[in-house]
Order: sequence, then structure tokens, then C-alpha cells
Amino acid sequence: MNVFQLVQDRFKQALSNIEGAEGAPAPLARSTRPEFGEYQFNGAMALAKILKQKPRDIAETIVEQVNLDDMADSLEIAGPGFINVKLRPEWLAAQVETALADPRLAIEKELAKKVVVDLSSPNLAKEMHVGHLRSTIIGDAVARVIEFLGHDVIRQNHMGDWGTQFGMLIAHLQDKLQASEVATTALSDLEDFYREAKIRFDDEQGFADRAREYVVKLQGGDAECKALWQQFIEVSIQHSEEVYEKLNVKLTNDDIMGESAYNPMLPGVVADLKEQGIVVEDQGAQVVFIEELANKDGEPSVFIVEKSGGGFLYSTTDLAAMKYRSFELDADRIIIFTDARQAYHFKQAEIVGRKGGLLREETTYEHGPFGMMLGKDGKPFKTRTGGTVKLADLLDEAVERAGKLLAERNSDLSADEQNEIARKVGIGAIKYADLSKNRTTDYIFDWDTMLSFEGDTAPYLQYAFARIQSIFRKAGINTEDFSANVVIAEAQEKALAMKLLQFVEVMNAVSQNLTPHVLCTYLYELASLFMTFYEACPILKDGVPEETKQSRLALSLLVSKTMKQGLDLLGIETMEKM
RNA sequence: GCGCCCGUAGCUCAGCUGGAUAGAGCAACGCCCUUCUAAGGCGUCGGUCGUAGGUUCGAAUCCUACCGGGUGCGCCA
Repeated sequence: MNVFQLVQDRFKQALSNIEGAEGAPAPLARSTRPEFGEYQFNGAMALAKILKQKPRDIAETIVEQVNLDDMADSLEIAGPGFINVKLRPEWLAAQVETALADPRLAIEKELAKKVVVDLSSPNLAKEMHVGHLRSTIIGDAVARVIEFLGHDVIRQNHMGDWGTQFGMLIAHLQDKLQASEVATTALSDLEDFYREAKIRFDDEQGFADRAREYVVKLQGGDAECKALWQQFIEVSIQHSEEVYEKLNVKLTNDDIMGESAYNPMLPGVVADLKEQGIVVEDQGAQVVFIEELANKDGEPSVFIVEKSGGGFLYSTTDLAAMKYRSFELDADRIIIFTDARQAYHFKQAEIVGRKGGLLREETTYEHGPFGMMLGKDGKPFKTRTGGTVKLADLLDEAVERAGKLLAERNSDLSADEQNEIARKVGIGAIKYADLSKNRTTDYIFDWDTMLSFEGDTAPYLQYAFARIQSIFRKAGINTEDFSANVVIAEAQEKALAMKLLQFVEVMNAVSQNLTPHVLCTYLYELASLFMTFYEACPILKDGVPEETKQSRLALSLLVSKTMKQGLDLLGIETMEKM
């Protein structure tokens, strides 16, 4: 049940019955204040000009025509011609009952589309660092939401497992192995390993040449190089998987489709473009001139697809990935989460891909950009010594900090339980802090804010959830199959019910606009409304009539289920006690 | 130089396709625990929505210019 959609459809229907207003836009909005009801229709003012009537007169005509008798009280016209819709408490109560009885919370599945989500995509030459956090968790959350809405989501971890730096790395690895070290030991710290290799590359005579030679051999399919590369990749992937595990992100080996996988397709992609006649040779390289992105002087944008020496670039790989996803995976949507700096590149890629026939017309190509993670000082987030922060270390620190904060509070929970809670709170905090900000610009990473346990944070949401669970324990109800007659009498109950029914609207927004922060805001508002309700409307206290108690338990249960579902879609875990 | 993103309360951020007195959280201050987890609730304080024009019945939102910050612009990814 999508209330917004339902009300809007009724207004559309009404407009179609009004002479001259057929097909006019039906701007419905959520009301900003309770006295204006739950929704407001703002179409009358715009129609005034077209129909040459006073907006309030038009509003009256619309009110006469619109049929909302089953769900709303009489409509009010206010101000210049706003039409306020006040939903009837009994109708809301019935919707709450319906949602509570449905495992999907009365959210219908949409017509299934194939949606490719490109997320995380770490560079395997190094260990995952903070720069990979946003793509990983934003992508994971969006993928989960789209999946929940009924779509067929294909996750693609476009790992950077190919490129010139691997020559240097496998050369170094070969030496290590010959010194009878085991690969996993040698690669236990990828950052150190990379640094060592880089130093040799820069300083050691002959090493750089050997590294370059290895790149050529590797790309040429040399078995020995390939075997070394394979070992390196496997260990590095293992590191990534540990991070995904800690992060509670739904990414597995099956989702990996690294750059190397596209290697065999690259010549074909360039050939495709040549066939379409959009590639030209310029300064020895194969390039596409993009007139659509020309500057003021008419100079077209340049997109190189093959180097002058004959090698391919990341642009070529991205085009190959595009073709594979659109044609092989049959994607209706391709969604790519990378940092904002690559926005121009993907814009170029889409134009080239469409002209070059690498993207089916029906396939959308969407880039979900985001900014960098900055420290409290507004500069790129680094360790105290100025190094890159490893993601694994960051996550460990989050859990550790959460544990300390939890230990400061007296608790009757066992050590094991406390550790488990610290893990969920720490990881949840770090994810929520990031997910709750949409900015395509950079964002400030601040331990104190995200772990403060107060305000708009994961711990607050987890606390709200745990608090509701304790009510159910106390009431001794079975949350699996509880149902009750819902009666909405108080303002706090109505506000809460309305918020509950807007869950689907929020998920649609997340799916369409790739904005998980909308879901975060929603869950925070839901939790806040619950707390307000909880203070104002007693549930288990003495003197509460049985019907009221049952009704409020039902309301609380739907809040609990909605929060659990919402947090799960964000990849944030909940707990029964806190 | 050109392109893209951004500029909202002291700080961190919302504000959907233009709509009624611009919202949260933190910080500050004041209340509320013999009563369902006070990791909570209620309230107060706090904003020329970068600046100047324009479009509109109506602009934080759309258009133009400028100022300020970030980022990208041919063989790295």
C-alpha cells in the first residue's frame, strides 16, 4: 500500500474530470505541519492561469470531484488554494493492521527488473582503505533496497586486479617465494609489501625493467607470471573478504568480476567502435572525439580507448564492462558507485557506449558519485603519521571504542554479550555516519559524533529497537504472530501510524535516486516518533485499558518490524538487549 | 582557461518534481526518573539559505553573473 500514490491517483482522476485540466500535473506533497493534515495537493494554483479562474475556485472544483471518502475527512482549502488531506484515523489503523499481518509489511513487489550494481571495487594491489568504504556500504545498502523492492540485483565487484603495478608486485613476490617464504606470509601486510616493491622499483637496478617485462608477459598470458599473479590476487581477495565480513556487507566471491576478466574482450570493444566509425587515430592513439561534450570553442572532448603503443586503458575496460552488463547480463539498469572524481569519465563512457552500440537502448547507465572522507580538520583522512588508514584497522578501532563506551555503563550482560553488542554498535555507527549523508561532496569523519550514542546515530536507533523488544518481553507476547485491533486516538499515535505507512515511499526514493540517507532520516524520525509516543502513551502501566494496551502493542510491533527491516537494508544489525 | 559538484544555525547535516511561519542532531541553558531501558523525553536560545539580479501568484529550490571551496580536463585508475 503506497498511500502517497493512492492519494495522488485520486487527484489525477479528479483532474481528468475537469474541463481543461485533463492530464495536468498532480503535485501532491507531504504536509509540513500536522494542522495541514498528512498530505496537501498544490495543483490548483498552477491551473489558475490555464483555466483563467481564481485558484480557490479551482480548488473547490477539485474538492468536489476528488473521491477520498473512504480514507480522508472532508478536505480543507487553505491559503491561496492548498487542499489539505486529513487521513481518517480508522483508515490508518486498518492499514497498520494489514501491514502488521504481512511479512513484507504490505510493500508490494515491483515488476522485476535486472539491476547491475557495481560496488566496492577495491584495488587489489593494496589493502582496502577508507576510500573504499563509501562505495562498499552505499552500494550494499542500495542493492539491498532494490532487491527488497522485488528486483533481480546482480552485484559486480569490479576489482582492480590488472594493470601496470602488478608487474612490480609479482616480481617482488617471486623473489620472496624463492627465498622460501609462503605467499600468505609474504602478503600478510599488503601495504608493506607494496611499499617494499615500490622502493625496489625506484631504486634497485634492473628491477623496474623486470617489472615492466612481467606486465607484458602477464598480459600476454605467460603461465608462470599468471601463476604468480593468481597467488597474489587470491591473498588480496582474502583480505577483502575479511573486511566484508566485518562490515556485514553482502559481497561474495561470486560477485567478483575484476578488470582482468574483461581483458579478452578489449580488442573486440575497440573493433565495435571502429565498426560504428566513431574511433579515429590521433597522435598514434585510438580515440573517440565527443562532440556532445565540446567546449565553447567547439573542441570536442577526448576519450582514449587504445594507447599509441597498443595497450588498453581503464576506459576500454569500462566500455567492456558496460557491454557485458547490458548485453550478457541483460541489465535494465547499470548502477556504478565510485567517487565523484570519476563523474566526467562515466559521462563520456555513456555517450561513447550509446553511439558505439555497447549499451542497449533500454539500459540506463547511472553513476552514483560521492565525496572523499575527510578528517576532523577538513583534510583527507589519514593516520597520525600521515599514512593511509586501512579499512580493517578502522573497523577494529570502531568496535574497540564502542566496547570502551559500553563498559562505562553498568550492565548485567555477560562479557560475550557485551562484546557482541560492541561489535554491532561499532560497525553500525561507522556505517550509519556515512550512509546518513548524501553529499556528493566530501564528508567529515568524526569518531565522537558517530559514537556519541546521542542523537541521529546508529546506537540511538539500536537502542530504540532494543527498548521496544523489552516491552514485548515484559508483555509476554509472541512477536511472530501477534495481532490486535488498532485504535488511533492520540496525536502521537496518528503521527506514528502515518510515518509507518510511508516506509515504501522512502524505499522508492532510495531506489530511484540512489540515496540511502533518505532511509536513514526516515528511521531516525520513526525512532524519534516512537520515543515521543512512548512517553505520551503508556502501554503496560497500570490503568491502561486492555484494548488500548493491545492496540499500542500492535503499533509498537510494527515500529519494531519496520526498524528491523530498515536497518537490515542498511546493513546494520540490531540486538534484543542493549 | 573550460567542465562538474558544493556554499543553509557556532559545528555536522536534511530540505523530494518551486508552495504556507526554512528543519534535525551536537554544543549552550532550563525542566522531567518511588512509574514500561534517562543511551530517553519536553522546552529555550540560535539562520541576511555565499552575493547581486531575473522568472513566478509564490524561490533555499529554476535561470544569469560574480565571490568562495572542492574536483576533473589525451595515452594512471
